[in-house]
Amino acid sequence: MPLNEEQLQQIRDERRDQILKAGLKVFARRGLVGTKLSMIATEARISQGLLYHYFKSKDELFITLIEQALQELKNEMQNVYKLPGSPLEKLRNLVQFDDEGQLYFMLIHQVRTSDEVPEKAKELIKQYSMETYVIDQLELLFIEGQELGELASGDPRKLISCFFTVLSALMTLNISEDGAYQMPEADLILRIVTGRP
Amino acid sequence: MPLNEEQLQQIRDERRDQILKAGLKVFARRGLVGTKLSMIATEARISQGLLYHYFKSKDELFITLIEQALQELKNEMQNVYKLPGSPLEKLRNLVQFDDEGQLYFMLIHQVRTSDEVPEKAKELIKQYSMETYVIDQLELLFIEGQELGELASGDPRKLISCFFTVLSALMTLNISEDGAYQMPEADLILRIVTGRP
Amino acid sequence: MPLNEEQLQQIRDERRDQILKAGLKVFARRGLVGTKLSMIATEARISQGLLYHYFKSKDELFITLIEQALQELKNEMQNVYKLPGSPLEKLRNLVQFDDEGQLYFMLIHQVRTSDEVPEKAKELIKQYSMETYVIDQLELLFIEGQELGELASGDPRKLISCFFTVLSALMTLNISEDGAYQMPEADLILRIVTGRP
Amino acid sequence: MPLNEEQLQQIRDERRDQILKAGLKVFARRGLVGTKLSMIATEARISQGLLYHYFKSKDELFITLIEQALQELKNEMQNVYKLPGSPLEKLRNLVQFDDEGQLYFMLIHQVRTSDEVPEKAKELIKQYSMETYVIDQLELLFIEGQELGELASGDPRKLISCFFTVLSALMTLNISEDGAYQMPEADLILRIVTGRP
DNA sequence: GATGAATGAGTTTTCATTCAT
DNA sequence: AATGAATGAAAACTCATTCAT
Repeated sequence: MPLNEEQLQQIRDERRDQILKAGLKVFARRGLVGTKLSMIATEARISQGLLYHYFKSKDELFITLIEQALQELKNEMQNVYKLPGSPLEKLRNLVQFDDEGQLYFMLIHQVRTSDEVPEKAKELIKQYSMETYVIDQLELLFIEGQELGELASGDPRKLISCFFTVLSALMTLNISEDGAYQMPEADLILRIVTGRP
Repeated sequence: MPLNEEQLQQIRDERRDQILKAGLKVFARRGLVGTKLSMIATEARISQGLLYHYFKSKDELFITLIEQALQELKNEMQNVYKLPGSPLEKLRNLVQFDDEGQLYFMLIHQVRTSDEVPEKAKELIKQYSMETYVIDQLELLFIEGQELGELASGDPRKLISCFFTVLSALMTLNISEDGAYQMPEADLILRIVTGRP
Repeated sequence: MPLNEEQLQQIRDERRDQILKAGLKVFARRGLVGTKLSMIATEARISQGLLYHYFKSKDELFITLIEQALQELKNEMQNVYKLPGSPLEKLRNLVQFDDEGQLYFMLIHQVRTSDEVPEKAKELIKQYSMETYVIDQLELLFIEGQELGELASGDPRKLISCFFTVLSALMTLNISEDGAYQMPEADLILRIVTGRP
Repeated sequence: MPLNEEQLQQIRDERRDQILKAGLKVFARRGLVGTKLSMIATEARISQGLLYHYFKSKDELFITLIEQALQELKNEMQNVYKLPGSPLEKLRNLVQFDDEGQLYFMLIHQVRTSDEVPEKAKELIKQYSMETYVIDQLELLFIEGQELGELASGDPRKLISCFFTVLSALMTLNISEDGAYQMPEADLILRIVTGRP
C-alpha cells in the first residue's frame, strides 16, 4: 500500500531535518571545504545520493544552515528582554548558550573567517549586521543596567560590541576535550561589562 | 660559474622563509583543507613545483608551521617576566600581540578545531600543554599581582586558564574588516583578571 | 528503487575483476611506473575516478595483483602432481603456461627487477621463496624422473632451480610480435632437464 | 690558467663516458620511465644540469645507449669465430657474458618490452634484426658443429634462434641477490643445442 | 664547463555531483 | 524516495628541462 501524500510529506520533513542537523554538526566543526558530503551523509545515516533530493548542492545546504543560524541568533536576541530578572541576570542567561546555539555560532564564524564560502553566505552575514541584530537590541538593556549600577559605565554601544565579540570568540573555540582551554564561568565573562569581581 | 655554498644556502633560507611566511598567512586564515597550494605559491611568488623542493608535502609544510607556532608561544611566555613594569603592566603587553603572533594563534586554533589535520600536528599540540607552557609560566606573576592587589583574588591557576582562553579566542577571531566584531581594548580584557573597571 | 545487496555485490565483483584483469595486462607489460592509471582505466573501460572506489591507490592495486600472482603460482605448482602421465609429461605441461599465467610471471618479474615497487610487494615476493613453493614441490617429481631415466642425473634441487630459472626467463620475455625472439618448443626446453635431444 | 682545447676535450670525453656508464647501469635495471635523471646524475656523480651539456634529453641519452648496445652485440657476434676451440667451445664463450654485456642485453630488453621508449629506439632495434646480426653470423658455426656431432641435429637457423632466445632471457633476468633464481651453468644451457647431458 | 634552484606539463588522487536501478 | 556506482573537474604531487650564476 503506497503512502499517502501526508505521510510522504512527513518523511520528507524528517529527512530534511536529519540532513540539516547533520550538516550543522559537521560544517560547524570542519567548515565548508573541510566537510565532505560523505561525512554529512554518514552523520545523517542516509546515502550520499539522497542529499541531492533535498538540496541542490553542498553550497545550498550550507547557505540554508546559515539562514537558520541567523534566524536563531535574531530570536535569541529578541528574547533577552522576555527573560526574567535584572539586566545583569538577563545577560547571564545569554552567556549560557545551549549546544545547538554554539554550533550556530561556529557556523557563522566559519563564514567570517573563510573565503571559500559561497558569495550568498557572505552577503547574508553582511546583511545581518551586528549593529542591527545585537547592538540595537541590547542598547536599552545596557543603559538600564548602567543606571542601576550593575554595569560599568562608558559608551554602551561599544561595551555591547566588545562583550559580544568576546562571547562570539568563546563560542567558536569549541572547547576541546583535552582540557587545553578552560571555558570561563559566566560571572568571569560578565566582569567585562560589570567591571567588578 | 656555479654559486658557492654560502650563496646557495642564503637563497635556500630566503626561499624557505618566503614559503613559511606565505603558508602561515594562508593556513592561519583558511585552514589546512581550505588552503590550496596554488594560493601559497602565489602568495610566496614562486611556482607550485618549487614548494616541493623545500617541503615534502602540504602536510609537512603545515606541521613545520605548527612547530614554529608552538616555539613562538613558548618564547612569548618565557619573555613575560623580562618585560618592564608591574605584573598587570606585563600582562597588558601580552594582550597586545603582534600580527605574526596572531597568525600563529590562529594556526594553533586550526589544529584544535579541525579533525582534518595530520596526526603529527595533533600530537605536537597535545604535547604542548597549556598547563606547562602557559599556566606554570604565569603562576608566580599572578600570585604577585594578587598580593599587590592588582589582580582579582581566587585560584590563580584557574584565573590564568580562563584569561588565556579568552585571549586565545579573541586572537582566533581574526577580526575582519567589515567591523562586525570589535576587538576590545586591552583594559577591557584585563578586567577579567583585575575585576575592576 | 535501489538495487539489492546481491545485485550490488555482483556489480562490485565484476568491476573489481575488470580492473584487476586490466591492471594485470598493463602492469605486466609496462611495469609499475610505466603504467599510467589512465591506461588501466581505458583498458578496463571505466573512468579513472572509479579505480579509487575499488583500490586505495595505484600501489594497492599493484600489490593485490602480486598477491594473486603468487597464489596462482602456488596453485600451479601444487597441481603438477595431479596432471596425468610420467614425470616428464607432467613437466611438459608446466612448460605450456596459459596467457594469464605468463602475465603473472611477468608481473613477478617486474617486482624482482625494479626498485620502484612498493616495499610491501618486495616483502611478498621475498616471503614467497622459490625454495618452498617451487623446489620443495617438484623435488619428488624430479627424483622419480631420474629413477625412471627420463631426467638427467645430478642434484635434483639444483636442476629444478636452473630449469625454473630458464622457464621464468622465457616467460618474462614476452615474446613480441616482431619475431625477434623465437619461443623454443617445449621439447627443446625440456632438454635442459633430460639432457637428450 | 685556462685549460687548453685538448684538455677540455679530454674532460668532455670523460664526462660523457661517465654519464653513459651511469645511464647504462640505471636504465638497464629500471627502464626508461623508471629512471629519473637525478638517479643517473647521482650515479655519475655530476649535477643534473650538466647532463644537458652532453645530451639534449633523457631520450637522446637512452637512444645513444641503445646504439652502443647494438654495436656491442654486433661485435660480440663477429668475434665468435675468432675465439679458439671447437664450435661448442666457441659457443660456451658466448654464454659467459661479462657484466657490461649483460647490462646491454637488459637495455635492449627494455626497449622490446616497453612501449614508452622513443620511436627512434624502436626503429633501431627493428633494424638490428636478430636474423642478420645473430642467425646469419652463427649459421656456419652451427652447421660445422652439427657435422662434428657436437650439436644436435635439426634446422640450424631455428636452433640458433631458440638458443639465443634462452640466452637473452637469462641475461635479462638480472639474477637478484636473494637467490630466488639460480643462473644455470654454461653446460646446462648448452644442453639445448647439444642435446646431451 | 658546472651547479642546483626554478618552472610547468603531466600524473595521481580526491570528491561533488549525476545516474541507472 | 532511496541507493551507491560512476563520472569528471580540480587539487596534490613528480620530474624532465631550463636558466641565472
